Amino acid sequence: MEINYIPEAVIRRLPGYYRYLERLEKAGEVRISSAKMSQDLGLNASQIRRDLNYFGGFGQQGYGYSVEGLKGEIAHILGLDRRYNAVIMGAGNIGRALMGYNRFASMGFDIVGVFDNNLQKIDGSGVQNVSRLLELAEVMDIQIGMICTSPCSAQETADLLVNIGVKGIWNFTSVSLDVPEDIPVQNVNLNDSLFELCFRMNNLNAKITESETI
Amino acid sequence: MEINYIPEAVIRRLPGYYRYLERLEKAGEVRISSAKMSQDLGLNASQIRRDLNYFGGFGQQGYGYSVEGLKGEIAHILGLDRRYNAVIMGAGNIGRALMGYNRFASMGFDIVGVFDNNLQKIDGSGVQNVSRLLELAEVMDIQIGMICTSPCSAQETADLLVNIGVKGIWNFTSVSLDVPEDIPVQNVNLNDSLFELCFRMNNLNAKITESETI
DNA sequence: TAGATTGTTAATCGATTAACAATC
DNA sequence: TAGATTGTTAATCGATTAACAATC
Repeated sequence: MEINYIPEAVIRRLPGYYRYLERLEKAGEVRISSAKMSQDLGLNASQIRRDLNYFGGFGQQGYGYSVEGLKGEIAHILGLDRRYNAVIMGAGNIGRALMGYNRFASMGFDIVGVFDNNLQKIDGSGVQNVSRLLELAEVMDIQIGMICTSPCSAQETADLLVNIGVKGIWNFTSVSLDVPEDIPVQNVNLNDSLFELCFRMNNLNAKITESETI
Repeated sequence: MEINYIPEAVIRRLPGYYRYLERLEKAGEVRISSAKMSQDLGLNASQIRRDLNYFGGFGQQGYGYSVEGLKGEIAHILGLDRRYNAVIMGAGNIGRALMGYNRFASMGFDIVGVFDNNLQKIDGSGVQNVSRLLELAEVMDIQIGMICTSPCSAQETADLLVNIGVKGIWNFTSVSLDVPEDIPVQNVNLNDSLFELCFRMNNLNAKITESETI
């Protein structure tokens, strides 16, 4: 028996590995070494091997990793070898962008409904009144809720999603949501991302500077 | 003289501090202690004080920090005390969502153009042909390029933005852009974010598990 | 002054990397 | 077998936290 904790830093790198392996597979590559991955991804080769070994020994000494095999393993680790039903909450700018994104289905995510509380947005485009979410939830298992509402509706929307039994929340508002701890919330904060860009634009020379020591 | 390197982890927390202080200020709070910030933000109080002290001694012993003063300092650190001209490249789902976001201006970002190479998207909505970017760049200093194109146009769009002299790139494609090292690229990878959510949905009990030691 | 809270040091914790034995 | 490359250990590096002297 040993402790099998996955470091946060490793979790954040997993999608990148997956994306890279998909690209290799499309390019027809059959095998890949940690040294080549290191070059292409800009990560240390030891780190890559160590990351993968948190989940299992997927490689073969003297050979490397099978592209197809490793991609499959990572898909399984991420849970991408199954399908998810998802609802989009809020049909504003972001909600409609997600609605229009036509690659969700091929990645395993079925958008089974888009809801808003603003009657003006409930036109012919398939957006429904939020009050109809309960009906849908009765006939369909909804695993993911994507929150794209205004900040002031974010928490009540999260509560509603928890009530209908979603297993995870993708949160595009900057509100820090209060949900049971067994329901992961993945935050996408575009403002924060833009601010971080600004910081880097303004502090290029600040990595090493002189400063007075009193 | 001392080395004044800002850790990546600190940089990532800065926008969160800023957002928090804005909220406090709106709520009419005048002073704030690291202990209260710790509670509200779920960060260690020592860490908060240490983070802020990379940039200066903004607090006062026995008192704490002035909400207005600290917010101003962080705004300055992030470069939010000035304005930026930005262009949106690509009028697909994400590009149009950014176009419709009406809070950029109040945060200091003026969207001075939206460009696409698909003539169908150049309708009455203000989207221009990408060939007209050069004209605009001649009469206007464009600091930020937001890339929302298809993956296959991402690198050439980045090259174009570098040519017209942008100082930073906000990249919504999953393409790893090759640009001069003095131009920061901030990546927003929504697929990666969704995959990370999936991982957490599927590995809630995996933090500590039994595993065979051979 | 007494109480409160910062700024900063030292200790701890976690993540990265180099090195190499294991092995395909 | 010889060469290549993994899996894993030990060393290093960086980030977090506890503790407390400084000081408002």
